[in-house]
Amino acid sequence: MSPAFEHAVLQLVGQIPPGRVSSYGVLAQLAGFPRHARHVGKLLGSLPDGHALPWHRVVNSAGRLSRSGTEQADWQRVLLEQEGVEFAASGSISLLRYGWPDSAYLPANVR
DNA sequence: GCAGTGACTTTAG
DNA sequence: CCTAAAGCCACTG
Repeated sequence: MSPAFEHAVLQLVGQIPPGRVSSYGVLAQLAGFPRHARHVGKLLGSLPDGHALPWHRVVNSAGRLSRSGTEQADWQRVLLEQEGVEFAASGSISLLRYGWPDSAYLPANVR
């Protein structure tokens, strides 16, 4: 991956406010690399231990956790709940309420 | 170069 | 709400 891609994505992840979430696709889009959603995931997954980025604030376009069933996903859910993010009974997050940036999650007809 | 593999997304049913 | 299928793109063998 180009250094520009990694830098832009990491930069954006660090800007997500506590209690808010963003998605792989949106981050890739904002970073200037549309259609690279999968690479955002790969990048976050390859981050070294002890990094300072709030990787747990990144979920998929459906507002659900990826790799569910893994320890990381469980940890991610705990971290988000501690920041005040509510999970619906179905296990999903309302991107309309917690999505960041706001404009990226408005209904298509309004956006 | 081809095939398999994803922390993905969208559309259709 | 859930599954299936297709499209996506860099990486790996």
